[in-house]
Amino acid sequence: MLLSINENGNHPIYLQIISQIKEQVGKGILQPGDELPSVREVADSLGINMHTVRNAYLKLRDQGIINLRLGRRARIVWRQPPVHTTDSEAELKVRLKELITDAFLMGLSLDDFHDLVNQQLAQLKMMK
Amino acid sequence: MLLSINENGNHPIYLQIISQIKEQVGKGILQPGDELPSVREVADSLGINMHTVRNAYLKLRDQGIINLRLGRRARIVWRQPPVHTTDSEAELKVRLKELITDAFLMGLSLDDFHDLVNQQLAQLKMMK
Amino acid sequence: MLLSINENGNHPIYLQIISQIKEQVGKGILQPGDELPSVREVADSLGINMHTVRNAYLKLRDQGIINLRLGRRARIVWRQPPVHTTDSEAELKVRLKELITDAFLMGLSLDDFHDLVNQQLAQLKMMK
Amino acid sequence: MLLSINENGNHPIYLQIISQIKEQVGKGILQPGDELPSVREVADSLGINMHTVRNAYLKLRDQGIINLRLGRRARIVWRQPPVHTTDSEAELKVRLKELITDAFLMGLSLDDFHDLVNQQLAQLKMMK
DNA sequence: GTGGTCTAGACCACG
DNA sequence: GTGGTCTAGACCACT
Repeated sequence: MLLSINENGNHPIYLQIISQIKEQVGKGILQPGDELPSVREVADSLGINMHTVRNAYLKLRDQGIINLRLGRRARIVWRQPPVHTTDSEAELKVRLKELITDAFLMGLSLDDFHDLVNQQLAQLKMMK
Repeated sequence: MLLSINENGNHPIYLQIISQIKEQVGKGILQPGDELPSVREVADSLGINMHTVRNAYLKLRDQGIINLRLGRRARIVWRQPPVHTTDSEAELKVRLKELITDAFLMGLSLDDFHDLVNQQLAQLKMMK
Repeated sequence: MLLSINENGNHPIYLQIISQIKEQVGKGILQPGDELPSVREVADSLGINMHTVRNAYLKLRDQGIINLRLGRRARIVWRQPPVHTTDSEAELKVRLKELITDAFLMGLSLDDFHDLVNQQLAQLKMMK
Repeated sequence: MLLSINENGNHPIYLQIISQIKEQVGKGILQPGDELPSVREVADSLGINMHTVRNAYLKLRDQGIINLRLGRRARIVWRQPPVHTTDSEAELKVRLKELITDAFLMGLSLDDFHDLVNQQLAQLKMMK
């Protein structure tokens, strides 16, 4: 279980933890049933506050990624529920639209952006 | 110049204004040199505070999208492809990676995601 | 008499006019007794407001650079009064200190800065 | 951490804070990683408004000098020589040219100006 | 009438 | 307790 936080940049720490764990689940590095390190362990190893880690774990539970039980370590849930509500899909579209807009305003061409997408997709496929 | 705000969402108002203006610039609805409505006008028409609008305008200026001059209205800047630093490209990649991960965890397949991208790209091309 | 304004950037227009005229006086392009174009002419040629030009001329008069008489064109004063008050020298030092600090924070070395200074000084000497 | 504001001058308070912090970073009094006092602390100690201090901190963040994170104190960024864009160098040259012109119009000679520069440079070198 | 600065006070998100 | 967002109202500098 490898986690790191970027001191520079504006992303809140708890969001960085969330996206890293989600990424590892997406890539298959973390499999259903796998144990996550304890809140305290993560906090110590990253030199951050325990509340911050706990917050991240709570959010992951709310998103149906992990399972939290009192006194036991967090575990990746067995059945990844394909939530896929119309709400979450709409939000995804908004984020994608903003991403594309920003890419264009940065001077990237359509092809540049497509390349970027394929590059990231390839990276994920390889891991699987 | 059309702007709207979504009271329910969690997105701060100033971010909504920013992405809407950026989207219109990206689509070519707003052209270089075009005047934006004054902060007071936007504030009145949306029923929000002047400073909230000003905050959005300030961020747009810092991102090199618009030009703010004391006593004049805000204008879309002339030189379009400005920045494209390695920093901003790295940030773009991170956002894209998170987006793809979230899409997968929602149950979308590779093809589903590709479709979504093409759909959004097509929408932008049509406007141009 | 050549003037131009930089639409991008944050410097107020009247300050741009002031510094350009002062620069031309400093370089000797504008000599004592020389006529300046009328407020209206400058405003028309630059596509800006008359008040803006008038404001610049007033400030130049207050700094003892030009001479304003009702119904007559502005003229460069004959005797450049070497004001050189302790106040203005203190302000100069502050501006210089800030300039050097900014240069350092941008990554320029001591030598880089010295080069920059010599470069600008040489440019002024040549004109004389 | 020592800050002071000059009520009489025309410089906005937030600009005074900015240049003082930048100066201390330049001199090495503030080192990368160092914590800055919270906006509330600075505001209280200077008898000014929180938002004024915040404004200064925001500008410093945008200039890549400090790091702002929700819930944490501001810190001096680690990577020091960051930007140095052609834009910012051009702006530096303009400011230097104006400074030199003003010095000449005040009656300072070339040597006087050179002395002034060396004097300021020496002051900075000594601190390092 | 425009944006720029400052004050003031509130509530929220993060650590 | 920290920074982030929003509201509100005032005065100033610039066009």
